[in-house]
Amino acid sequence: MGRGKIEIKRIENSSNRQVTYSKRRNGIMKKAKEITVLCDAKVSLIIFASSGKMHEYCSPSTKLIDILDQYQKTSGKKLWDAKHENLSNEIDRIKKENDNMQIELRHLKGEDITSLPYKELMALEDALETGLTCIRAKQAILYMSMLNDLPNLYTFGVLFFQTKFLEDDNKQLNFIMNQQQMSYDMREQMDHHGYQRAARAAPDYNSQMPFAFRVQPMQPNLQERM
Amino acid sequence: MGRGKIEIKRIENSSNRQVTYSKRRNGIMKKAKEITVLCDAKVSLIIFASSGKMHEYCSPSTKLIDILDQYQKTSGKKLWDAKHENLSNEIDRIKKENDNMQIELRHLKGEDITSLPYKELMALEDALETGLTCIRAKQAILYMSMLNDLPNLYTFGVLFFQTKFLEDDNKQLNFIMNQQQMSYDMREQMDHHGYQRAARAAPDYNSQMPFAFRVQPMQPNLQERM
DNA sequence: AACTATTAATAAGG
DNA sequence: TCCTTATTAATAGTT
Repeated sequence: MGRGKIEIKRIENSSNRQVTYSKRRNGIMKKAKEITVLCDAKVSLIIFASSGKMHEYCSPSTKLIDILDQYQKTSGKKLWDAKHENLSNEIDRIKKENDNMQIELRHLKGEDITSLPYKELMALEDALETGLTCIRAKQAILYMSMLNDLPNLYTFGVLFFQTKFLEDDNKQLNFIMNQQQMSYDMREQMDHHGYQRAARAAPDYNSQMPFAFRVQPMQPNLQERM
Repeated sequence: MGRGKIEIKRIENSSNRQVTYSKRRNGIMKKAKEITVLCDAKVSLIIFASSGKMHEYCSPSTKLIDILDQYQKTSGKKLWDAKHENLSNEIDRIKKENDNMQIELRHLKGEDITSLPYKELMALEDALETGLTCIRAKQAILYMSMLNDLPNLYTFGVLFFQTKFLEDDNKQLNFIMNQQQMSYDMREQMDHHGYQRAARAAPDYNSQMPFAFRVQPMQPNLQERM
């Protein structure tokens, strides 16, 4: 369709090529518009000239992104979905990691431990003890360096730590005593319900130390009971 | 171009429309191919019939994804980049959360605490103590329930806890003693370097309890030193 | 960018 | 869907 027939191969003359490009591009655009109107079609047309200049047509009341989404669904070919999947997987992986850490943190803080098996309670206890030891060592070091600069803080430092550990010891002693009281109460209850007494277990162990702030180190009465 | 001129508006007759669609679709495809060959253009053409059936053309030795990438760069219009950015931001956010938890976990385990300020050490210590208390309470409850079922485990339970807490007390006592030894050594060093003695601080406090497993509750010598 | 001779596309019909 | 063909539309080469 022109003054002569042309072979369909690259037009070598640069300006001829440019002119033909312009004419044919308009032609295709027009055809694209026509088919959308005539036939209810959805069309996306993107053309890049060799110069890099871009022209596009997209059927009205449609977004390119929607056409491309439909393209992916219809053809099964992935465009950005692959990238999305990778990112989504990454998110899932990190979220799982996150959850695990959250659980570990809560456990270390003594929360949500109701359903933990005994073995894990032991591990947790070890971890906490280790942590506590490290922290206190660090505190001690801090004090040491303070002492370096301010020699008269020495007494305060010693006092501080002694108080801290004594408080802690008291807490633990109270705990032991409570625990023993509970055990004892429970044994009493069991006795009242006719349970057989299984061991010569300390019936009034608790009463042996009404004002004792210390379990005796050698535990003579405990060994007696073995 | 046909037996008669047609108006460019939707073809109401369904089968006519279908026929026209087919013919014109081929026409556009041919034109698209031709312009790529003649003019070195890159073309992406995607057509959906109203039926949903899809046809596409993409210039050879080019991938649709590349054309779309170039489309985004050239036009500045975002296609999937917006979605990607959202996901990437989400990943960044979670990763940061992750890092924070990791740090908290390490701190609770006594790791990486070298650069922590004193206030945070205190908070950590509190958290660890709370955790430990909860864990041990839970352990105690576990024992109680075991005792319910197996009365003769009573003695073992009492023994277990007494041993556990005594071990712990010993650890802490050792720590205090070490700390005091360190303080004392340091004071000695300072004295040798001519530092002024700032307090009448226990010079041989340590030697006062070579076999003592307990700091005395009333701390008489400590009060003396105040 | 406009013109126009010529080819290409396609509407209608079978 | 394919073939045919009259007719219109697109466009190559020219101005």
